[in-house]
Amino acid sequence: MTNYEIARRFEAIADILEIQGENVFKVRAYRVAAETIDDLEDDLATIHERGKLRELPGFGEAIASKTADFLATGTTAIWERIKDSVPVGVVKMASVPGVGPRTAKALWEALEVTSVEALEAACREQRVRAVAGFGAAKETKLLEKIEAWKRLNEKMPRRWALPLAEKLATELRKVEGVERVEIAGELRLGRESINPRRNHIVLAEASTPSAQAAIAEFKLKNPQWMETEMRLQVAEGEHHGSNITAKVFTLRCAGGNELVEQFMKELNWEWEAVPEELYDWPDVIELAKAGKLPKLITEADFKGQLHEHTTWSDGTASVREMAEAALERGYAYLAITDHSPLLAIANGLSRERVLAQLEEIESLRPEFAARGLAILSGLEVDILKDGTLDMDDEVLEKLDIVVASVHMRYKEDEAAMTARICAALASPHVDILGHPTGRIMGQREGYALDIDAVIQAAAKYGKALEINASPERMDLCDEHVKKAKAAGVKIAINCDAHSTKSLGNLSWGLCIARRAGLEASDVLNCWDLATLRGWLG
DNA sequence: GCCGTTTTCGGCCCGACTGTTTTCAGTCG
Repeated sequence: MTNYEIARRFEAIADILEIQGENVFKVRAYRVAAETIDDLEDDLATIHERGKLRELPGFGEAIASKTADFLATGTTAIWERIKDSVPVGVVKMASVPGVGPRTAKALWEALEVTSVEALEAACREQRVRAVAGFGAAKETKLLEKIEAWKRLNEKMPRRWALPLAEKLATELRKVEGVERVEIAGELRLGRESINPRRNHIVLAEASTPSAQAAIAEFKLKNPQWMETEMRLQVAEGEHHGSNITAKVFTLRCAGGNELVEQFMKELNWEWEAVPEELYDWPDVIELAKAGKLPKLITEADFKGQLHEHTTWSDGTASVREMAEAALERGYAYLAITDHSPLLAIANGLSRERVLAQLEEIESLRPEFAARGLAILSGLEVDILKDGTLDMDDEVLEKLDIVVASVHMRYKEDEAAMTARICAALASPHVDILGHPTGRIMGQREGYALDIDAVIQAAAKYGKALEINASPERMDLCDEHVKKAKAAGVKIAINCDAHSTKSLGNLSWGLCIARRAGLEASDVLNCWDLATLRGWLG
């Protein structure tokens, strides 16, 4: 089993134990193990061979032994024992934000509902309010939560779809004689979420008849890919030694044959020069003909990252470890922006701890400067209910960079939330608005917000908006970024890394930036250090 | 189930909100 699969399996164990009412700390232990695995740079198999499983954070005797079982046999005793004890649909019910394990278990037992759909029907038929501990108000709320969840899951978030397609691609690459495998369709266009009912093609290319036969056999032997959580299909490409075939498939899948024909007719073969992320632009053909396509930003343009956490708050790596990781990635600068005090659950920094961290950063600076990395001091400061900041001006004044974000009280109405965020942007200390809409892909809609007003405020005060590149956020979306660019607002693309590994999550933000037509000059962290410092003031 | 010990048990990031069981459990960030 892969790291990803084992992590998901530990999460599944946690989900089931939680519904069974198992000790919350035991449940957390499994979740911590899954998080640790997700943060690993190395394969668990390799770590196991070196006998180092026990050294991983959150890996005790039991978790290490279960991990070894998964690696050796693909399963372990506890999984075999509990996997069928709670219906998959009940686990799904518990995962709907606002439902939770207790509610799911209670309603499963009282009403025998075993799917989100059945729960929804029970709410509509007013059967939930009759259950002990529930009432009419709770039933109405529950229905609202389910409806929100359904809206969020009409499309499958990229963060879930891409790993599935990549897994299929990995398996295809192992097929004898296959020369090239490409992920096509909506994923290839960089869309933040995809229609799971549409066919998502993974293209496998092979020139020899025997290899083509092997691909056909793979398809026959692996029907599970074709109709699981999303429809993945394998298409055999003709072998032309170019990427034309892959692009045609990309278009066919996401844009339909009409778009292919239009591209071919209007742009002849020059349409190869059109970046795939721009295929969804209605005026892409006109722009291409006029030679006015943007020179899209690439990963190579990045010179640093500006929103990172460490063990000072809720990160898993120290300032030094994060700086080392940034150097390895070839960055020229890295900003350390831990949480502010009000975010207690994330171990937010009091003013004294901010100053203490600043001392640590200053002590590390000479060594890293000599090696080519500037460490910027900063803070991800919470925007309070009234738009003021969760740290006093005297401290903020000392920092190189301030990211301001909303983490709590996000259920305010649109006018209040817009005023709150615009007030924060007016603060002279704030440089970047972090994850501007607060959405979590597939789980939470963003706060009620007048994004145009926020963009105008950012333009007025000369502040940047963030594309938060963590896969679960992908916040802002491409349409909003396009509007921001049109208004002359600068963008920061930030990994919001809580570990050295998540410093490598840039691609999730990059596809948004490219779909929005951003060029390197639009993005703060593509500037050289001197230019950035000049802008930060 | 993990962890760190005053080394084998007792604590495990915590504060706010919500509905209702009206005194606290469930859920969230």
